[in-house]
Amino acid sequence: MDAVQDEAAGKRARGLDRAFEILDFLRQKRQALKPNEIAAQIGAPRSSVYELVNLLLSNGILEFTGGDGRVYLGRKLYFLGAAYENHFDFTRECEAALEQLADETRETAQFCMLDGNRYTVVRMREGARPFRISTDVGQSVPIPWTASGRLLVAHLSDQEILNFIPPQDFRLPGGEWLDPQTFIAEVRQAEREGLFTFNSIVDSFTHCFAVPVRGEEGHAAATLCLVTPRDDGIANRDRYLDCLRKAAAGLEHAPARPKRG
Amino acid sequence: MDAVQDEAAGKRARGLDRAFEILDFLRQKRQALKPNEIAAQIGAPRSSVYELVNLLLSNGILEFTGGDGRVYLGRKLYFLGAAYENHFDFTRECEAALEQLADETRETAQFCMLDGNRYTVVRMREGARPFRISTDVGQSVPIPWTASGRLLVAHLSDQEILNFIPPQDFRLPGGEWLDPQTFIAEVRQAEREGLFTFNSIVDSFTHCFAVPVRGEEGHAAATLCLVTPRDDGIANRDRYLDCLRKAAAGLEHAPARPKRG
DNA sequence: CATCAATGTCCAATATAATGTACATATGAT
DNA sequence: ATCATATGTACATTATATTGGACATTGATG
Repeated sequence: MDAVQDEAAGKRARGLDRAFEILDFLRQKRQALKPNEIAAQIGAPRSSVYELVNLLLSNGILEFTGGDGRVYLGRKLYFLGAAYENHFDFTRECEAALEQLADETRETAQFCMLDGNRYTVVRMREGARPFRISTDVGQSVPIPWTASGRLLVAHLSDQEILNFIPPQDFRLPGGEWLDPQTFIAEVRQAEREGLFTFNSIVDSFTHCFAVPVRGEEGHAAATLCLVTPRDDGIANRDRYLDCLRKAAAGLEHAPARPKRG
Repeated sequence: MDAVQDEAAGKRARGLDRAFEILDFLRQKRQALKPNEIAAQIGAPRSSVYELVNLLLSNGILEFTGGDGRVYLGRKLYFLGAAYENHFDFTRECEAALEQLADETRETAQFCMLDGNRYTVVRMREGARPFRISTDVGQSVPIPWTASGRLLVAHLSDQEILNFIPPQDFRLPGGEWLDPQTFIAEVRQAEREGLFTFNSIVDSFTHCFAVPVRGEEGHAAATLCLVTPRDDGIANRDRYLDCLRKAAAGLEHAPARPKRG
C-alpha cells in the first residue's frame, strides 16, 4: 500500500512503517500467515520481517495462531481499538441508525469511513430481502469504486484529491480506467447535493445511495449508505434518500464526542 | 510499564517499543495528551516522542483531537482491533454469557483477560442493585489484586509466575505487600479447585468470584467473574458459582474459533 | 519588566536497526 | 540421489534512527 515511497531505490524502510504495513497486510488478508509468506507478499526483506514479527509478538501486537508458526493480529490491538471506540463513542448511535435504516427500507445499510487513503465499511446491517446483498466489513477498497468515496474526499481541493488517492485506484474492478476528472466532477456534484447515488461500478445489479455524516469540522467524517437492487433503488429513490438523511442527522456530531469530560 | 528494561542506564529504546509504550499510555490515561506531556509522564526524551508521534499521526495510528495539538489513539487502531475481534470471534458469546449471569444473579458480571502481564476487564455487565458495583473496563490492573489473576497465571510454573508479574505489582492499593509465596499458594489452590473467590483486596465491601474460561491449550484464556457485596456473595456462594460455571461452559473453546475456516 | 515553566523545532553525534548474505533444515519433485 | 523450494537462524555492514541539547516562542507570575 505504502510502497509508493520506493521512489529512491535502495532506501531502507523504517521499522515502524514496516510494522504497520505488516499489520495492515494481515488485516487485509484476514488470516494468519507465516513470517516468510508475509515477507514474500509485501516485498520486504525476510530478515527484516522476522525481526519485526518477533518484536510485535513480544509486545502482544501479534499472536501465534493457526499453528506452523503462523501469526495474526494480537489481543493488544483489540484493547487499543476498544479504547478508541470508547473515546469516540459512535458505536451505539451508529447501530441505532443502521437499525432504523434497515427497518424503514429493508435494504442493506452501511456505515463507512476512510481508512487512510481507501474506503472501508465499518458496520453493516443486512437487508431483509430473500437474497441479501452484503459486503465484507473491514476490507479496504479504492475510493473511486464507491458512492461514499465521492463524499468522503469532498472537503479536499481537486489537486489534493489527486494526491490523496493512489493512481492505480482509478482502475475499476473490470479493468477499465475511470478518468480522474470525471471522478472529481462527481465529487463536486456530490458536495453540492449532499448526496451521491449511482449504479454500482463494482457489480451489475446494485444501486448505491450515500449521504454524509458530518463531523465537527463540517466535512464528511463518515457516510451512511444503502445498497439495493437497481429496480428497487430507482423506484424508491426519494424515500430512501429521506431515510438516509434522517438517520445521518441523528448521527451528526456524535463521532467526535469523548466519553467523559 | 515496560520501564523495567531501564536496567542498563544510557541504553537507547527501540522506536517500535517506545511507540507502543505511547499507545498503551494513552489507553491507560483514556484521554488525549500533548506530545510534551507524554514525554514527561513516560520518562522518554522529548525529541524522540515528537518524532514518533508524528510518524504515528501520519499512519493514522494516532489522531489530533481535543485541540491544542493533543493526540489520542487513531482510527487505524480501531480497524485493526475490529479485525482481531472478528477473527477470534468471542464477542457474541461473551455478551450472551454476561447477559445470562446478570439475569440469574443480579450482580455485576465481568469477562476478564490478561493484557500483557497485567489484568483487564474486557467486558462488563452491571448488576441490578440500587447501588451498582462497577469497574472501569479496559484499565489494566496488577494481577495479584484480582481473583481472576489467580486463574489466569495458573498454567505457569512458580518461577515463571514470579518472572511474569512485575515485582511492584505485589504492592496492594493500600500500600501493604502481598507475599509472592502466598500468592502462588492461592494460584495453586485456584488451579486445583477451578475457581477462586475472596473478599476483594482493592476495597472493603466486595466479594469476588472467578472461574476460568479455558482456551484450546486447556488453560485459562479468560475468566468470568462476579463482583458482589460481601454479605450477598457469601450467602449465595454455591448458587453463584454454579451460574459462573454454567456460563463459562457455554464459552469454552469459543475464544479461539476463527470466523471462516 | 524579569523570570520561569511549558511547548515545539532543529540539528549533530553515535548507537543501532534494517538489510543482504550465508547457512541449516525439511519437503517434495524429478 | 539430486535438485529446487520453503522456511527459519545467524551475523557483519552501513545507513539511519534515537537522543541530548541548543534555540525560539508563549503565557503565567512575581
